[in-house]
Amino acid sequence: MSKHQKEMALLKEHLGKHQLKYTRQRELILDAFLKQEHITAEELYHQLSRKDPHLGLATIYRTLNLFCEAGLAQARHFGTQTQYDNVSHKGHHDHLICTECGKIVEFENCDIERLQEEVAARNGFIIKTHRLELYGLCSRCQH
Amino acid sequence: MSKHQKEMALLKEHLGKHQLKYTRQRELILDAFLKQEHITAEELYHQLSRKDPHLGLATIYRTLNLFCEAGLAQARHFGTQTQYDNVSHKGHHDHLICTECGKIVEFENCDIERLQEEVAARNGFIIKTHRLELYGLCSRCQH
DNA sequence: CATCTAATTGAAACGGGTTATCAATTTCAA
DNA sequence: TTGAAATTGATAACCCGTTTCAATTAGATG
Ligand SMILES: [Mn+2]
Ligand SMILES: [Mn+2]
Ligand SMILES: [Zn+2]
Ligand SMILES: [Zn+2]
Repeated sequence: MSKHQKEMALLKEHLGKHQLKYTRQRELILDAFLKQEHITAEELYHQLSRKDPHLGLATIYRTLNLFCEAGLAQARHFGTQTQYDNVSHKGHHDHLICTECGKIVEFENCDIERLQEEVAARNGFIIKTHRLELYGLCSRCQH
Repeated sequence: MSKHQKEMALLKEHLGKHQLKYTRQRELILDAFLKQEHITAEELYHQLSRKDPHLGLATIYRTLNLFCEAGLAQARHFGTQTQYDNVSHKGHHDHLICTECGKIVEFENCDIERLQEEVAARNGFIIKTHRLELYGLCSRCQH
């Protein structure tokens, strides 16, 4: 049995519901995507160019967007670059980002989430989504 | 005496330190910019096109960047658009944004800030900056 | 298995928002 | 007043994706 059994099932379910097809490229991109927690389209393109030199960058973007619609991925805009977050095995979380080495740490903090709701309520807002990103230096980059 | 006395002084101080010049365009853009809390480059361009039809969009962008360097403004990337925040009279704050009507509410919450520091410390990070944006519906847009 | 149609692909053109280039103009110190 | 350096507006270039389109492929059907 291959790894990524669950994710592949999720993807195929989405494909079935929308009359979409399971292609060689989508399989290739899914395998590579699931090997990491966060990756950019460019980086995935470079990784896959070795295995299939004819794969187009547009196909990477289209497929990552497909993964987002299927609930496998989420696009995260950190600083200037867009990272695709491999989310099928995670709940909601926010990020710590090292501006020196690019290290990304995920965290969940219910106290912060609760305070956000309080702030919103106090101002008459109903929150649909939020962004919380902490930028700084990881322990290795502080020296 | 004109309004914006303090901001003009701040700008002139920055100009002096960097061998930059006080031009008619910079005065015009400063006056318009200080009349609002948040504004996009495009909107400022439209507002000023009436007063001076020859003013170029590039000059707006250059001048807003100058204001950021002088500490008068801060670029904020909300959703897809960039708002320039008139910050000379404000301390640090985060934002609530209505995705329906574009309303922006500023807030400060020390409890959230403290929890952010705790999260960072627990992961060995030192925070340099952060982004916290709450997107949702304002009270008027909930119906 | 052969056929057929709709989905998919790769290459290249296009898009929005911002920055770089450059000749002409303006500021301001001497 | 003069002159060097900064600034301006018009326009091209840029970056990061998305769209277009003709050729290919998936996969349902007979
Ligand atoms: Mn993540
Ligand atoms: Mn603000
Ligand atoms: Zn680091
Ligand atoms: Zn609203």
